[in-house]
Amino acid sequence: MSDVAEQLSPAEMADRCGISIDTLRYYEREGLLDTIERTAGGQRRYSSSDVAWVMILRCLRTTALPIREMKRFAELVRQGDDAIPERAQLLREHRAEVVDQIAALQEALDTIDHKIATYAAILESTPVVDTLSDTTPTLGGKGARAT
Amino acid sequence: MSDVAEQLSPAEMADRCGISIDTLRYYEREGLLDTIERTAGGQRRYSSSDVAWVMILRCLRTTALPIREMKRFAELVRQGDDAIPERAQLLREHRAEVVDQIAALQEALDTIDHKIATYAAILESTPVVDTLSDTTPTLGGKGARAT
DNA sequence: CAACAACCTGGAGTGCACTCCAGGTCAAGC
DNA sequence: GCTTGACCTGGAGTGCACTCCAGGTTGTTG
Repeated sequence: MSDVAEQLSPAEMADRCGISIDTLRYYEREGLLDTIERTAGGQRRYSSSDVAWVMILRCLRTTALPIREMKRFAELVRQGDDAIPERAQLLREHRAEVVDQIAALQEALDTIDHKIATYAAILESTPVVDTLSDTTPTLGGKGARAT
Repeated sequence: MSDVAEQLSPAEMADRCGISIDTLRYYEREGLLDTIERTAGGQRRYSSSDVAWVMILRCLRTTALPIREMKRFAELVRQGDDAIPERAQLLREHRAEVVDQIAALQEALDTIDHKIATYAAILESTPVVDTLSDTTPTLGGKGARAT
């Protein structure tokens, strides 16, 4: 009884996770990954549960959780199921930050869209002519030009 | 005929824009801000159009446009209305990236929510007991524990 | 079993976006 | 007019998250 499930070389792992080999080693050094299996010769062999875990890390990094916090999360995981309440707490706090990030981006997107629309309007109203100008009245500036 | 509109000191400007004085000076050095008015003694006085412009910069930074790109945008603004098509183009490209960012965050948020829900389920099903464990079947790992 | 790619380690280097500092100048209130 | 806090400049320093390197070992392929 064996068939020890898929073992991935560093290159395969990197490829599978969309993360560089160097970053993988860096995460390991930082204590974000638990001890990775090795071949007799000392080369790493990643398991599919390693893949799953790195995917979680990637999700957290995508959402700008600092490495320091990910380390804390990793430690809580190492502590086993007793630490689940703390892990849940950490994720709930982070979740709130992600929601804020999305809101901030959405707001910025609206601003950008507005600006694009303004440019479009200018380009439409003065297709060839180049004498007229300006978009926002940039209150205060006198030599106001479109930004 | 004057009433030269509001002039802000560096501290007021920083406060108004939600950006530090140092960052404001840094942006100026980097060519993101056009020459700022000065008092006879050489101290900066920001106009409300400076505020408007810095708000745009802030919006772009919020959405992770690199300083280098903001510099390019600032240059296009300096070139006047002839450069509006290029400015619009730059913004459209950036807009697409912002949309991608939002999508990525949204996806990550779903993952986080899923994880939180899993933890909640564990905590609910085993309120005091600590013998049962695990969440995801972490395929492959044998000593699988909840992550 | 030779050759060559992939991997190993510890440590140094990079790029980005600020942020801070020293040593001096300016300006507003008393 | 003097004090005190805000401001000036050029340049150095910081924190973060990687990323690269040298010099050596492993593992696979013909």
